[in-house]
Amino acid sequence: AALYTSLIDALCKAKLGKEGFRVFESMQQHGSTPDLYTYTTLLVGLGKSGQWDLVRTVVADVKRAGFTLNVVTYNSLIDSLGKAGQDEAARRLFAEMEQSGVSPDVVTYNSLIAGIGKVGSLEEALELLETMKTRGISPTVVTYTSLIDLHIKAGNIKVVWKLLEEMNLRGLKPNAVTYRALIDGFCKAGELELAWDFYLNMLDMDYPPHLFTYKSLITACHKEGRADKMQELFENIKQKSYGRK
RNA sequence: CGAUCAAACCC
Repeated sequence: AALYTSLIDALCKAKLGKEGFRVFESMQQHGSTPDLYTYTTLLVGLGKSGQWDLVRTVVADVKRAGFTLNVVTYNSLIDSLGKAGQDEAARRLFAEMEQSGVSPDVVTYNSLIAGIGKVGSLEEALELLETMKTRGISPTVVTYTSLIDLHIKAGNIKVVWKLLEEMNLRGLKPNAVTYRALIDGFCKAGELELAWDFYLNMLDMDYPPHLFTYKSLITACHKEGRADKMQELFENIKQKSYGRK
C-alpha cells in the first residue's frame, strides 16, 4: 500500500488528481487494500483539484472501510476547504472532528487560520490564535507568518508589529518565508523603507533572497522613483550570482 | 518508512 500511496501522491502533486484516482481504483482491483495514508493522499489531490463530489465519495468509503479519520486526514480536508474559500464547511468539519474525539493540533489551527483569514475574517483568525494558546497548542512560525501575511495585505500594520513582537517573545525567529511575506507585503503597501529594512535583515540572516523578492522590491522602487535603491539592488543581485559556484 | 499547514510568478 505504501508504494501505491507514493505513486498517487506523485500524480496528485503533478496536478493529475484524476490519474491519482485511477491508480487508486486499480490498486484495489489488484488486491491491494488502501490504508488511511492512501486515502488521505488521495483526498488531498482531489481537494486541490476541486473535485468535491469525489471527496465526499471517498470520505464515505473511508468510513465504510471501517477507518476512523485521524488528525492528518481532518487537517488535510480542512486545509483544502479553506483554500477553496469554503470557510463554513471548514468550520463544520472542525466541529465534527472535535465531536469525534480527534484533538486538533497546530496544523489544524494553522489551516483554519489561513482559510478563515482568506475570506477576510481577520478578527476570527486572531481569535483562533488565542484559542489555540489557551488550549496549550503552541503556535509556530507558520502560524505567525500566516497571520502576518493576512494582516499586512489588509493594511493592518499595527497588528503586524504586534505579531512580530509576540513571535520574538516566544523565541520564534522569522524564517525565509516570513521575510518574503513581509517584504512583498510592505512593497505592495507602498512602504518601501520598511521593506528595505527587512530585506537587509534577511541578508544578514543569510537567507537567500528569492527572485520574486527582488521583483517585488524592484517594482516598488520603480513606483516610488527610487533609482538609487534600484541600483543597489542590482549590485546585490550581481554579487550573488558571481558568488555562486 | 509513504499522507496535512504559511510567502512568492499567473490569476
